[in-house]
Amino acid sequence: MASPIMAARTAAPCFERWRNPTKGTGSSARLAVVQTSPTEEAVSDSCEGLSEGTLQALQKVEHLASFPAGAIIFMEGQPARGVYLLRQGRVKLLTTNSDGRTLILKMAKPGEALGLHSVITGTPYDLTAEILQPAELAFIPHADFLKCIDEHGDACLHFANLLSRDCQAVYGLARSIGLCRSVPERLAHFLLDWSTNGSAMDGVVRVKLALTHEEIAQLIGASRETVTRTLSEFKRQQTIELNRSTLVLRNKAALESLVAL
Amino acid sequence: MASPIMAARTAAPCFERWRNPTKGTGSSARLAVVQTSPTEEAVSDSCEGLSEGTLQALQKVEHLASFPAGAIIFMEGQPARGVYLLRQGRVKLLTTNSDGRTLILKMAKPGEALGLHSVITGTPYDLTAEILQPAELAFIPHADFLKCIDEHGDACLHFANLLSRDCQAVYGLARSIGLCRSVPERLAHFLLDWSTNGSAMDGVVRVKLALTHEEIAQLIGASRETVTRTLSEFKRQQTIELNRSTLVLRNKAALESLVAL
DNA sequence: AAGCGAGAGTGATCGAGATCACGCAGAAGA
DNA sequence: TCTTCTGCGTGATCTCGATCACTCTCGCTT
Repeated sequence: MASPIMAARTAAPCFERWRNPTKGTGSSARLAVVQTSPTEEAVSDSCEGLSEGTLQALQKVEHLASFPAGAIIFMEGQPARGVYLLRQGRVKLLTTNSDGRTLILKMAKPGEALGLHSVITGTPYDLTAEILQPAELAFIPHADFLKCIDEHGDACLHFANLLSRDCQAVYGLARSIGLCRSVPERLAHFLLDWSTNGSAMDGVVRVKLALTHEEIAQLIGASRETVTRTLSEFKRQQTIELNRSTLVLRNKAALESLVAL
Repeated sequence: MASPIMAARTAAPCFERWRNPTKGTGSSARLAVVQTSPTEEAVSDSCEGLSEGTLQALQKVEHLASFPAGAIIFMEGQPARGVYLLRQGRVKLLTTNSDGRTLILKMAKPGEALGLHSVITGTPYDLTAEILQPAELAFIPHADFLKCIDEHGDACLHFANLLSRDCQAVYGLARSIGLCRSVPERLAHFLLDWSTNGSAMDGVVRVKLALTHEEIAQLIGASRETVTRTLSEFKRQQTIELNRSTLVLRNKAALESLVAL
């Protein structure tokens, strides 16, 4: 089952945070592993273009599981026990430092592989994966995974693609937190980036933003209060609208003009 | 030869910077491509563990070239024409925003592949590669590279490894610029990180630091002046010594205590 | 209905660090 | 030998955003 091993860097305060995850349903959440039989459909879902043989090889070694929101899939510092293929739901990839500050590095979507680079390099996970929206994951143990990509060239290529996209995403993140000096700039950049998942209608983009201000703050490296204030300012300027968890970009151009990337 | 295409994001001031690279030897520098015959030794150098067949396939499609310091290998926004394998020297991977600010994302060492993820995803280069120390590179054109990793499983695996290490490095960078709030903290982290290439003797690490304060500033996301001031402060506290380009970490523990990663 | 807790909104304060504006030294070239 | 240029050292300001300390408003549970 889930390994309880924790790296030295995982200091007490952080651990407390993890024991009581933001929206967690208690400790049982993290252990909720529902075994279901792998279905053909689920696999082809996120592994388009793989050969029959490869798909079957993957199916043989994978374990499907469902997790509720708040569950922790793996934690920074644990030995990389395997790769998790995200089939359904949303997963938050984050890192914390010893005084409890959190940086969210990525919001993973279905089709992505979690822990991939750690498994390939054979080093401990360097991120923590927390379920944001109830998710379905296929777990492939370390050894089986390496054997599989060694034997199946198309699988290797597929994962090289995923890795490449990962790289691009992180470079983008580094650029945005390293080059956008002001919070309004980073926030504008984030909103524009997030809204690419939304629906545009004559210049006005509408998209679901099911995140707390706290989470947005951790995504752009700012404090919760400044996020609140800056969002208010954007609303005041009619640049955005924000009811419940629906975000409307009224004036996309205004946001873009803020970003000097 | 080098494609002159530039993305819209490449605004005038940035371009001016590129036309006059820091330590460049003028515009001719960027065009200095010296064709030499590929040697067996050079290849095995950075591609340990590849099969004979794969090595030969690589040799057939690669073009060796030498570049002087200051030369630009490729620029952010250009279509990804191929992968550059770094054989000798040092390369600076950076990104700039429209008001001229620069962030250095990585200092590449021999054995690394430049432009790898862009070629695999088939998107334009998202970084600029500038020679820091005179370098020798093997260029593999886009199509040849993809064909090669498609046909040779071990090559694919090898590059997946490089990609994974890239990922790790960038996650590390994002963590350090996103989680280390103060400049002293980031600078300490940088010095510790950099010193892993140095020689340690009873607690005192000695390493070459052939970088200007400006470059260090761009590596940790700070201004040149604050880097100067913070380095002075470290010297004053006897934490480090810095003569010419030789860095001596007198008190590694002091630096480590500053970093809350 | 009452209590609770999480998230959001706001004000006041204060310090780190960006920015500007210099002087200075050593290397490179004329 | 005399400029020039690039990189380093420093002082004076001033702004942005972190932090602290609240209140208020929803949903939920009980």
